[in-house]
Amino acid sequence: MGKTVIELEKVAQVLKLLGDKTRLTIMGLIKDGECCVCEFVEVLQMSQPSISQHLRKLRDAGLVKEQRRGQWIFYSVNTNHPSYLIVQQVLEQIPDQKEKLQALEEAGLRIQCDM
Amino acid sequence: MGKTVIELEKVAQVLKLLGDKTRLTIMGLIKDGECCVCEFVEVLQMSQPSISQHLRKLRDAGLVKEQRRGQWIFYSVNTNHPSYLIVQQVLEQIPDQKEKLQALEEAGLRIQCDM
DNA sequence: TGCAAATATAAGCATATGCTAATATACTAA
DNA sequence: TTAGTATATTAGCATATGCTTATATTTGCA
Repeated sequence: MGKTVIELEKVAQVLKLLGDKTRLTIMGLIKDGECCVCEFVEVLQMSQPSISQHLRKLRDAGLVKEQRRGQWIFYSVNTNHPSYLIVQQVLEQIPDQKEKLQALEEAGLRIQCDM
Repeated sequence: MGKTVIELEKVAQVLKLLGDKTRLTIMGLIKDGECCVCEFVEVLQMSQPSISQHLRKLRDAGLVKEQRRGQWIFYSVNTNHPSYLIVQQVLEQIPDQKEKLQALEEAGLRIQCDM
């Protein structure tokens, strides 16, 4: 697969979105999995509307996908995004967020949905 | 060389700085070289104070180095920055800015300083 | 049907950001 | 020393951003 150069302006837009502690953590949490909104709220200890607004920005830019399953909406990284390579490289550089999800699981707060 | 994981907050700060069209272009222009302020002004077609303010942010964060030579101050990428790897990977993904500098050179506007 | 849980949206507000205009500083050369 | 060039800094202003509070929407379940 050849290297694709992406318009500078598009890259700047993606970096701007990732350049926020909350959104970068969200992306780290779903680096290789998915989470629903209430899990983000629990892990990040932020209000639900605030999380929803960050998710909307990420979704509007196409960086994440959403999928409703029952009463929950699960978010995951959109690996088809033109700038996914950059996203991936960035997420390689930040501390692993898995332990935060494990803590959730141990507290019995991880959402399991089999629908 | 082992992989170093950098604090998420620090990474977010760097991405925020790169998440601006002007600053990203500046970084692209000095990806493998150096430029002085008047060259940025010419290439980006922006006011000198505006460029200076962007350069200050990049310098305050340690992403660029400055070196005075005569009446000019030359800026270059600080390859020793903790997040330099990320910076480098990002700059790989944007269109090459060299041609803009070549155009400057052909117009006789490139600064040559032998001090 | 009716209520509770999960999520989204909108309005309002405080702070951050990026630009311009004006001015200050540093260096060069006559 | 004086003028000119390059750069930095400051103040002011308009817009963008992120949060809170309040409310709407969707789904599950009794």
